[in-house]
Amino acid sequence: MSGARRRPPPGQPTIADVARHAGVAVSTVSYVLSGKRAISEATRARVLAGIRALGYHPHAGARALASRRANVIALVLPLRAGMQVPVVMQFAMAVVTTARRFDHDVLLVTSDEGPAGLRRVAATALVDGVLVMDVELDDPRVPLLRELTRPGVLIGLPADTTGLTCVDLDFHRAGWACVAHLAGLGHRHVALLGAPAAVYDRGTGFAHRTRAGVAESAAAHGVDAVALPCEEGAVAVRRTLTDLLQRHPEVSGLIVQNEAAVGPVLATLPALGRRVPRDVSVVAVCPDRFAEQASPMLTAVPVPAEEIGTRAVALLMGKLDGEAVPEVTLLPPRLTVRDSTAAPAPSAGAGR
Amino acid sequence: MSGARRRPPPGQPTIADVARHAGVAVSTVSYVLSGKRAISEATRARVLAGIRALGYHPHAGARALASRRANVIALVLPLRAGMQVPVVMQFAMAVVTTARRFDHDVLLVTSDEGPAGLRRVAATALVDGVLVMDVELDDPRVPLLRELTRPGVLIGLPADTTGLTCVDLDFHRAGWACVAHLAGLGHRHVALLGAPAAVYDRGTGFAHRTRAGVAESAAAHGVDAVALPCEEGAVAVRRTLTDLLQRHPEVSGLIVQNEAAVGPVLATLPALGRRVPRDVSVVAVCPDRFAEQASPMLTAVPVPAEEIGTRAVALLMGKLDGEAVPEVTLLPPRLTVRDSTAAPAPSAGAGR
DNA sequence: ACCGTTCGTCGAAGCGCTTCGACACGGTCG
DNA sequence: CGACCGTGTCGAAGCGCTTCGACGAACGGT
Repeated sequence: MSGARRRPPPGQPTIADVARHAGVAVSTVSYVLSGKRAISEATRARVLAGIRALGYHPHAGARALASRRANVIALVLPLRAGMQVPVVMQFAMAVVTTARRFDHDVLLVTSDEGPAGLRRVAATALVDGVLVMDVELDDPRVPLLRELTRPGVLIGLPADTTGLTCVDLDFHRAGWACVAHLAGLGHRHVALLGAPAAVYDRGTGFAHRTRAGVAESAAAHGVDAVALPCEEGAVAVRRTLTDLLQRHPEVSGLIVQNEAAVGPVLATLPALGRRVPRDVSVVAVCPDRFAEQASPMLTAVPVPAEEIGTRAVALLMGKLDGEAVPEVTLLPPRLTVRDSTAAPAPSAGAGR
Repeated sequence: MSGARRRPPPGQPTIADVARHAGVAVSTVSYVLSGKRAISEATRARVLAGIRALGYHPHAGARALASRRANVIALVLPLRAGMQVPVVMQFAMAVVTTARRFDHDVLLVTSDEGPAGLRRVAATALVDGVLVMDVELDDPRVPLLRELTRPGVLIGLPADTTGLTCVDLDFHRAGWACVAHLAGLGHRHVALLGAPAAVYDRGTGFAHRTRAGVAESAAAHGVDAVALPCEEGAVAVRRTLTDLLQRHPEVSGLIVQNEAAVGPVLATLPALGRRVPRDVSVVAVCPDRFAEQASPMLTAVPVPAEEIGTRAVALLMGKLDGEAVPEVTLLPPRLTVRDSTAAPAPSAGAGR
């Protein structure tokens, strides 16, 4: 009876099919694919021909099992209130693109599951390494990351970075640079319009670092600085701004670190009788695209989302290859002057 | 000499470790985990205890290899110019969350690689199924999807849907509803401010369907309608809008289908001497969040990104389980009236 | 003419899991 | 009281790939 065991209808061709087609051993095909051993040009050609003829693609699961490498990395992003969605998206895209260049794919993990999701993908060997975004100063994922056996890279800076690998824009210096620029133009009273309060409250690093940079720079430059959070939405921005200018009419320089607020701020200022940059100078910390699309075009410190994403992946790949990588990589900010900043009008309330 | 073969330091515990710890066969552990065969309560308890004690997590690759199921789906998003980033993000998040509920993970695939990326992840069995976003009327990924052996679901509608599974908001009826609402208020001249020209040019379904719905509804309601694309950025919006109102000063109803333009439109109209909703009524097609944050709050047909994402995943899971699913699922639009629409001022140039 | 290399290839042993068939138990039923 | 059945468990055969050790052939040095 059943001479042949259940012989499944030939689905995808396997490496064995390729080997047969080329008249070589399975291992030879494998070596052609991986290049880990020398193979004669003739054989290689025959194997490659077979691969093409059969439309062969190695089975990812089998490969992962045998090689103990999934060639997949996890991108963990929390998606919390007040996040700057377009920036995050830019990160994500840069990460995927770069990962592909290293022949890796990207698994998207959110933190609904909390840190558990991170643990799961790492423990099941679904991924080889982990990229964590939107890191808070005291992030619950950080200790977990330390105990994991798989390498990880953070985009953002937690309070304690020992034993970790982090990449980010140097927001401290970014804040500093904004104030320095305004101070250089002659402004003596500036304000930082930051992220929504929730972002500060949960201790998100970049917000705090920028604020600190602004404060220190202001002190160093002999400038008055006030900082206040700013919620999303046209209404909220108008309220915040109105309040600010009422309480501090002398403010002539505004630093905006909140993508969602940039547009409304520029729309609201004229309505409040302040022209940009004539009465109020505005400098933003946001992706370049935003700064260029605004009207007037904004003097800004761009957030190089793309470069940060690329660097993060490169660092992770380094760690996967067992290289030693620096604990903290801080990209230097570079301020681009556009049309939204100028010397304060002498008549303005700023005069000493 | 080498009595024991290279015995690797016990990394992650395997199913064999669990079996040993519980004093049962490997297969028994497997059945406890999958529930595919009856296991006595006593044995199940011992196995689960072992799993917990050892901190066991099944190896994803091994599982995928043996079961021919990766428990991963691909989310393919092109990330093209003019895309509405926040909506896309909402989709993505809904997809990930829902997929997790079905015990699946999500692989993020962009289309830098073109359709090739799709083919790769499907052919390598990295994923069991595919979710394709931002579908164009004549999308190169569609034929590929048809020939793939793995099931797929489209978010959006191509020109020919035979043999596919698609989910989307019924943009045709959405456009219709916007005009109907404005017509009902008494407006006789409306304009559709749409997506950037690039979006129409590449034949993105939702843009065309909305435009068609607007046109047909206008005809049916005896209303004049003009439609024009709108680029991103405050400057572009102002230019487009100024042009429009100059050429068609009688327009008293505006339909905006462009997230990026909503803010600038509301900011620009007053500057052009048109108050909302007094002189011009505005109805948007955008996520609810946007409509609510605007000032005034916008009458809008929300894009139910979350529900579409959820539905898409559910459909895909159905297909994976071999169920028959409908070819096209079109969610009915529901227009929410807020503060941006009103009857046209009798004095306005709208008079018949 | 012989030995040591290097090169190219092969066979086989896993990687950790699922699943199929087999089988040892008590019951049930005729 | 034996044939029969359902329940719970086990062993073994893969799933498709990587990698290690072995080995024949070709080659150079002496």
